[in-house]
Amino acid sequence: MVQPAVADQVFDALSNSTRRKVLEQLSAGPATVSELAAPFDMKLPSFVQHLSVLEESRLVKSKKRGRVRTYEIVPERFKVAENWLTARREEWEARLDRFDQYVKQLKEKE
Amino acid sequence: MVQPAVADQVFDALSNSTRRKVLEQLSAGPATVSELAAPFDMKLPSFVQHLSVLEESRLVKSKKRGRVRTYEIVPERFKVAENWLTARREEWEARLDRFDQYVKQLKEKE
DNA sequence: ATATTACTTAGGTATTGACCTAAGTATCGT
DNA sequence: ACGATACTTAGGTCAATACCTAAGTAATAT
Repeated sequence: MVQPAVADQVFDALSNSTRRKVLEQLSAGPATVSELAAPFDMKLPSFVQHLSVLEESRLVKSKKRGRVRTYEIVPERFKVAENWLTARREEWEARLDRFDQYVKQLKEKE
Repeated sequence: MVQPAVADQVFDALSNSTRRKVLEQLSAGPATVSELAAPFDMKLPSFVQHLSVLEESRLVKSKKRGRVRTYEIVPERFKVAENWLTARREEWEARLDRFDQYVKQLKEKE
């Protein structure tokens, strides 16, 4: 079971397209704030807010060395979202299977 | 490839915990507005807004018969989120594999 | 025919989210 | 030492979100 607060944070972080693009970049490997910000037409302080949201959700983590902050993906955290989606799929698939069984039985009775 | 606008809608719909709970209910089978609203301490017009967001994202669809509107899950739409997450996982796993190979090679050179 | 049910519509408020500018700090290169 | 770099902090605006109340419509039950 997923604690609700955690799923809230994770799905909230994923709900913004800028943040998802950052996660796409980071999936290719660690990167600094400037590197991550470069593709976006956005002022740095605005962009950095998105990085904060991502870090608070723990989908990413960062470390500062000198004046450079480097971000990287935290793979485990993605499971919160993956697990939630998988659980839903399993529920409705089980239900649809039961429905198929039911229809099959009806046909056999004819 | 996922069209960005679609992923925006889907992840946005998923970012709210009330809406995720509705999707959990609907995974167990179709339900009416009143049935879906019952567990929530929220006035109906507020709740119905969440249903609209879900329907606009096409994670669910609804049909009105008489005065009763019934909602159900649309399984395909969930793939937008699932695919996005899977794509990320594949990227970073490929990267980590390459890294493992690299480390292995280094050791062999000794 | 009328009351009840099951939403729906039309507003209004308060908080949050996503952006901005301006100015600050701490490191690094020369 | 000192300018450039790489963020960071401290504000401020505007639109969107998440809720609300009050009143409306249309279908069903009595």
